[in-house]
Amino acid sequence: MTPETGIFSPGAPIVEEGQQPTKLYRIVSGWVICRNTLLDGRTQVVSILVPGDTIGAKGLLTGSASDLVEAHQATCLQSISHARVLGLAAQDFNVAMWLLWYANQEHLRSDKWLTLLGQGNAIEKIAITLLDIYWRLSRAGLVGDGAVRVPLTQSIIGEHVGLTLPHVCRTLGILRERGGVDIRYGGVEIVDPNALRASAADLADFWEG
Amino acid sequence: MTPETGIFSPGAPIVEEGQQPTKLYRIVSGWVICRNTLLDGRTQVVSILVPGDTIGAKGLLTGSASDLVEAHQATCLQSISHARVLGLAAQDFNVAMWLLWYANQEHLRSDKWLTLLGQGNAIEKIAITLLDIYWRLSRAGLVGDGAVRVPLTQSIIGEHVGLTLPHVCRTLGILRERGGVDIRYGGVEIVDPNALRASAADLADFWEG
DNA sequence: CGGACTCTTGAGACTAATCAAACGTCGTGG
DNA sequence: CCACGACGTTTGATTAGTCTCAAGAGTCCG
Repeated sequence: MTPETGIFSPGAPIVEEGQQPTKLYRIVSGWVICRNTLLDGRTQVVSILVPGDTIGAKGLLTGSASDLVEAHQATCLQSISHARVLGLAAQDFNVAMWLLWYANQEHLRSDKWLTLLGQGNAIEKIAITLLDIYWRLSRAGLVGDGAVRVPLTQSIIGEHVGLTLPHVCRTLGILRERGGVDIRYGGVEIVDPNALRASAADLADFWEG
Repeated sequence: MTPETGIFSPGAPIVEEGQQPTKLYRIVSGWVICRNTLLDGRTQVVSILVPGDTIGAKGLLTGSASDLVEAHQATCLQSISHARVLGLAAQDFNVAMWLLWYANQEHLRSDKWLTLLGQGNAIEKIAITLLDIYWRLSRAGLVGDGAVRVPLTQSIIGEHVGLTLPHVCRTLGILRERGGVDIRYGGVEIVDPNALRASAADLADFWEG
């Protein structure tokens, strides 16, 4: 594999929009954010990546990156060049199948998000966003006993689910009253996933089912 | 390739939700709709497929279908079993790479839809939905000189973009006033793509860029 | 002709956006 | 140690956009 390792500071771009991507990354530690931006400034956060996730699989064959990928905190990444990945895939069918499997998983995820953005109200959108992150951190073994810190500003959460910052604030206030979260400067703490789940039961069922 | 051919009547299920899918399909003629449904009845139309599109690539390796796929009109499909596709991919690296490329394209599409649903208003959502279909029909060589018939009910359009049926109706009314579309029983006719584009310029730029 | 489905329209309620200001928190430099 | 500035959160008042509920009219098919 001979992967290389690199550190990115908060706010540092990992892949620029429209640029020719040449590497595949795996997050060792830190948080990474993928955005699409419109000419008039509207911004959609397409995905929020946590340790263990892969960056740039989408651009492996398409030749140009569609979104801007940024380190959101100090982030440690392993990288492998596209050429090497494709070489490995050509030699070993299992590698090719892993790539295909991963692409399918990503696609499944996108469809779930479509359903959330299309059908959910503000409370559901934010509750599921936090639950989704909680579940992924959990699978990565990063959830301990206490509250789980999610270092995302309300502005970023809003860009992820298509809500304005003040409305995110008010909605988080409701989720706090219900015991699901605590709100901190620069982030949110998930106190009780069950309380979040209760605020978005039907979508949570769909998410897991 | 030895594909088989089959005809599906309007409303006939092609793949059932949660079922084990065994085949990959290619649409020869007709329209196909993929939906996700929540327990409380809310429904998201995840994608609308036209001739030339592939069905079921997402379930090739994941083992279970995540959405309900239905013929929306009389539809003619070619099918190949998953086993055969994977067999071909194992023999010919190009086949494996085509599958991967296609999965990446689908993923890119999903991300565009995310941006549309997260950032667009009703007019933009519907204008882009119609433009997207127009562009895809165009690429498939199915656009002639006159108006382009899109046989989707307003209800389906609403489920695709997360708007209620009455609001879709009113919004289509605005697009009609602007000369973009004509409204027919059971469908819409795209009269002037440029008028639609003008109603959603920033998102259209993003869509094509 | 009847029935099922689709489109249209209206009034009122509600959700979320907008605009704006104040307040907290943190890092920095005097 | 304090003062400052940048950034993030909170709150309020108002407006815009969309939903809801409901009824009526159009279209197609048997």
